[in-house]
Amino acid sequence: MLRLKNTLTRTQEEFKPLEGNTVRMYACGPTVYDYGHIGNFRTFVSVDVLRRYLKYLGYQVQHIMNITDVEDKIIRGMLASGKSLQEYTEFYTQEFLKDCDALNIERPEIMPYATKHIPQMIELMNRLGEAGHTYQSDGSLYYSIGSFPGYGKLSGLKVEGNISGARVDVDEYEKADARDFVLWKGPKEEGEPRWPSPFGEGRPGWHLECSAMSMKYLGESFDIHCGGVDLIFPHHENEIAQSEGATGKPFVRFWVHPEFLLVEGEKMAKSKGNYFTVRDLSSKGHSLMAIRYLLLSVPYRTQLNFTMEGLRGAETALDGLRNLRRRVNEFSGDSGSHPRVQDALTRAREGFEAGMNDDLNASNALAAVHDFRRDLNTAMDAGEFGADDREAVLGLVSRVNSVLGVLPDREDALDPAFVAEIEARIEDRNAARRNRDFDRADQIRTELAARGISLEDTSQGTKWKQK
RNA sequence: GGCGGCGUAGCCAAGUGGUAAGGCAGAGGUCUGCAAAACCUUUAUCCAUCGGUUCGAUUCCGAUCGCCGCCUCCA
Repeated sequence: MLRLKNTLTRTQEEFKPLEGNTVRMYACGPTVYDYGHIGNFRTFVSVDVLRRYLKYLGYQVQHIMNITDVEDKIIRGMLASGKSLQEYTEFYTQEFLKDCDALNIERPEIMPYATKHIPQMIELMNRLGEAGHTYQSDGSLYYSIGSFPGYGKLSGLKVEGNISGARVDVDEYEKADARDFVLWKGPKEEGEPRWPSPFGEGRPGWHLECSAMSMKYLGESFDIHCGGVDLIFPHHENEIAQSEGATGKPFVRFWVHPEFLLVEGEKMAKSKGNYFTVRDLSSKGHSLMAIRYLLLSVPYRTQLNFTMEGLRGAETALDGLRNLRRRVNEFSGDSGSHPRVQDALTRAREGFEAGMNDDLNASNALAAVHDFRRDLNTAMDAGEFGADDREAVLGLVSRVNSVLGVLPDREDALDPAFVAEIEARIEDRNAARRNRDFDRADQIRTELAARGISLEDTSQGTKWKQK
């Protein structure tokens, strides 16, 4: 039974879809003006683990993630680059998707673009207007938060009281109340993208797209809405005001907010030089799967302190899991199963699920996985392992990996000529070993290591793998 | 000024009112020609500090110090 913490109620609640067996979830996607950094991807990996675990539990998942392709920073970048809006945003969208693929993040069912949903946004603004939530001023349309009594319920911010000391941005727009937010921005400069609307030419405010697109694809009430903690206020608060203000119905059942990633104990920032992208780390030789492992290894609602030592640790831990799967996969003994293995399987499955069911506590789920690794290696060392165990273990590993996504679906297929060459070298080395010419043997091993091939001499002969 | 979160071994961290998961690193060992892989043993008398509640607190309450976040675009 999955229990999820809900930002709205501040408690952990049992999760069940509102309707049938399908989970309808929306996640705030990227604003495509630059490459994403690993902090961004911690959130996307967390959401990915959630969607994968929902599928593990047998739910159908309808997962929508928007692409914000019009926004102030985008416009600035676009104007500076001399490219069209479409050209500029499509580039970063594709780069974002490459990083997602690199981190084994599954594609959501639908990834709608903001600029393709202007009609839905206009319709939503019309509904909000009819309900008395909007006003026009200086060519823009605003939402009057005073008209929505529930404003502040998600963030817990009291609208009164916290304004005095805060740096309230009066903005370049004319608002009746400093806390009101813009739905539709009238153009300010030449060259800005703009669309016609009943409120004049302009472009959508950031909050509007998520309400319009989530309701288009998921309906007026749906199950889960995800996004980084920094989106709670004002973005998600405003989405609630927009959606519930228009429909009068509860917008979202569960609000799920992954916490920030810190780098060496500090917030990641370009100015501090502690700003990593997926491609930076990958080009320095770090394993992509280890990055994913590290990002998901800590419960999503606690801050994760990213360190290079931690990343190296993730690489080693993951190697151990991968070695186990290889070892089990290569097992070719007699049929049969052993109680020790069956016990380990049960404990592993129960431990993994207990961890995940507890608000996706990946630390505890992974602890069960590592216990399993040790139990299995021990059983195999003791020869208490049969072909039936092999099937059962590979089945569980595959199930668990369908959630974690940290092991490649299968080891990369290598060029047969390359394989033949490696095997010839290994035969040379073994000939040298038989002659007790260990200098020669070690020389070949070193040479292969330099080519990324590591060797293991086992009772069944020499095994090799590519790092 | 208003909110909220966190502070557990060298590092990443889980956790509970009854005495500290897991991973990485370190040390010793088994195995090996040597390695590798794997396994075994070991590594926090103690969970920021100081008080309080309690038979008993790392876990509850209060204070202090430190860190992070939101209140403004932001994963």
